[in-house]
Amino acid sequence: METIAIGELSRRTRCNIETIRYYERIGLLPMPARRGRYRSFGLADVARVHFVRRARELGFTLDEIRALLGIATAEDMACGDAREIAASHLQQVRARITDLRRMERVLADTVRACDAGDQVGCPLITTLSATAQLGTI
Amino acid sequence: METIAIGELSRRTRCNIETIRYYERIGLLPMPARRGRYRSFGLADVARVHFVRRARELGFTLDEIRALLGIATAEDMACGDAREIAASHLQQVRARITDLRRMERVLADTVRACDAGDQVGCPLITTLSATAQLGTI
DNA sequence: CTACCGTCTGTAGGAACTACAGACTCAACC
DNA sequence: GGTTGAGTCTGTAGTTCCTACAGACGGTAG
Repeated sequence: METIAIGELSRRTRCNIETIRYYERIGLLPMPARRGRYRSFGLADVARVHFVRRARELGFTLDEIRALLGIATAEDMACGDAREIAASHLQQVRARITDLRRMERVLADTVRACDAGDQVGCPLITTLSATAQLGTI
Repeated sequence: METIAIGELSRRTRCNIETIRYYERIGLLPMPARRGRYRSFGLADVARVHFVRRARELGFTLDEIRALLGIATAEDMACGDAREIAASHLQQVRARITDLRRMERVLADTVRACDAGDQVGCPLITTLSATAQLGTI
């Protein structure tokens, strides 16, 4: 079977070499075989790194990914558990979007005020100096 | 004029004591006067910490806030510069929202597939194992 | 006098990488 | 055979924005 070096794994997965070694260090990837001093990877490693990177793109934390990997490779794949992780993560993503939309509104209003230029003083500085808490806006 | 201790400053600004000291350490807050060994703050410090916290709530980085503080306290307040910082930050916020919405869509679809339960295997694991990059979805 | 709270300094940790330094290995080329 | 160059190795330190101690000191109330 084909074995590849870390550089090739990095190229195929678009994952930084240092990041791959980091994933190994924290136990997300199994310790690979060695050819001499060099790490020697197989196709399963390519798939696993792809999996991790895709999950990261979806914003899963490394701890969540660790759990997902456990589920993915378990004999009796606990799909319900995976659903739970995804659903809880989805909630967090939605909360974050709500946050960011609030920020966006305030920022956009402020920049608009800047462009209108009919205020005394700088609208942004005024916003940041205002007594009102953002939470109450 | 009134002077307050760090605990009172923390209470008034809802900013952690340790965080206040941290802001001082990195130069976001001026080194305060001391009464004996204890820091002694004035109303300007209250306003400044409020400013920083509000800017953080809007997602500005501490470096951006440093610049904004410079502008806010300059003689000839460079409002245009502040507008630039805000506009550029607004762009980043919007980009982040776009990212998160993509994540949300994939996650929501996957959880829905889980609930439908008409797939072979776990939809989440399948999604993460798929060859397609998220960027291409 | 002794509790007790507040404050002090300095350092370490967390998340998820990234970026070196300095040493080694391996294949190719002359 | 020598040497270049690319790849890899380990180990450590930096990034951002805090947060959490440990261990010592200050000021006040009972």
